[in-house]
Amino acid sequence: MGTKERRERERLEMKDLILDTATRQLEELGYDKMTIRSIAEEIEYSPRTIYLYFKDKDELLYAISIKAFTLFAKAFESVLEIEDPYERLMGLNRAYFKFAFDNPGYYDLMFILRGPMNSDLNQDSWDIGMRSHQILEETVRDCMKAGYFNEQDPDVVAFTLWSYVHGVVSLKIRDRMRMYPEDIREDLISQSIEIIHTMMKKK
Amino acid sequence: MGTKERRERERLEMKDLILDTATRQLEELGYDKMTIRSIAEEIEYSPRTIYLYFKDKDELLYAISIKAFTLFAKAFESVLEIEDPYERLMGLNRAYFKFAFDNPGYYDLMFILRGPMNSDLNQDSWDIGMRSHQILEETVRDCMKAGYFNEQDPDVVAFTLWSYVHGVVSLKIRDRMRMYPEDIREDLISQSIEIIHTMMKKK
DNA sequence: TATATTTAGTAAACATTGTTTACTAACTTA
DNA sequence: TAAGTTAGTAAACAATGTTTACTAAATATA
Repeated sequence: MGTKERRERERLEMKDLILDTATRQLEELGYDKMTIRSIAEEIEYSPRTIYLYFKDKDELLYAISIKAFTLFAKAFESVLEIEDPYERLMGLNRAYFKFAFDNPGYYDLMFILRGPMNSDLNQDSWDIGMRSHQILEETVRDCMKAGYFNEQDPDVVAFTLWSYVHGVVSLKIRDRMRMYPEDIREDLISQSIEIIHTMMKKK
Repeated sequence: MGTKERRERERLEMKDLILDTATRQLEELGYDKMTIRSIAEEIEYSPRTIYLYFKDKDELLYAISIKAFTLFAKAFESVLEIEDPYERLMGLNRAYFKFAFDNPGYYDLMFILRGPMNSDLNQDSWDIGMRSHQILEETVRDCMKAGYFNEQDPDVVAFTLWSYVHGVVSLKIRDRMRMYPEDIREDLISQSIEIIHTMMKKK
């Protein structure tokens, strides 16, 4: 009798339903409006039910951030097939921006919000994220072997690049670009990236 | 009879007391723990009293952010006395970091948090902030006249630099540098700034 | 000066949110 | 079929922003 198996499966399905609903609400309504009650309402269960599957809201957010970092890592991994180190670095750059602008809710959780990522209980997300960070550092190292970034510390260069892209993304996501007319913002970002490319290309 | 004047003065003093208390709590406890009730308790008035001086919590935050942008602008203005454009740009860089790390609560409000800066009611903060932004753009333009950043658009260069420093600051403030051992973080940031300097120095 | 009015202030309550307690009903197992 | 486990709920609690209804003090006015 597979009763136990079926129940286990049903439990996982319910957990997924909650997780998926929460994820979509995070993306569509933003962090503030994704509430336990709004999730419960959408799946047509009482708020209390959610606590039968996740210890508290934080644990739900940990689970979402693990999904987020996993998706992010996948995007980064897929860039690894680019042989040329400089082109690979540009690929990582593109992948980062695409991920951030396609999934601002995820990005918020991963790189901006105070709560979930600052808890020791969310070490898993950090572990997964670390892999992506290593990919960046490796690529920078490879660029260096190919003659770019003359005699800089690769880790410092990697951090510098990360800071820059994170800066652009978070200014955009948090709507701090109002001093630039709406219709030129996208262009401004593209041109800015161009400048960074130009700076880096110099061997 | 200066009754009216005295009452006006008392009213302003009370408003300042609330504002100062809120500001300190923002800086010392952070955004989340700065509550209407905690402010009320500290100044030994009922929570309701705060609403006699500020329409709601947002209006209190607007007032704080105006103070923040004013202080920030002052720091930027004081750099203007540096004649050499490149040195002036470095001065702005230093002033930005110093402001951010000395006043993380202010920085949060100004450049990271969603709420207060995104309201149309806080246009004053944007206006004051704009002045600092212009100083940056001017300085970049002056650097260009002096031969730096060959034929780039100065506004794009300014945005690029801002993105970078904002990236560093917000990764640090929001504790996203855990993958680097605690004791090297400060050094990493210094070295990263060095790299940016090196990149820019190239005429 | 005595009264009317404005103002500062408070207590208590409401709405929203995360969370818990106490209960019910259904399903599983022996 | 009876006992026990599990999924689920309603109601309540605590914290927070906010409002309503009231009090008392200060001020202005007759």
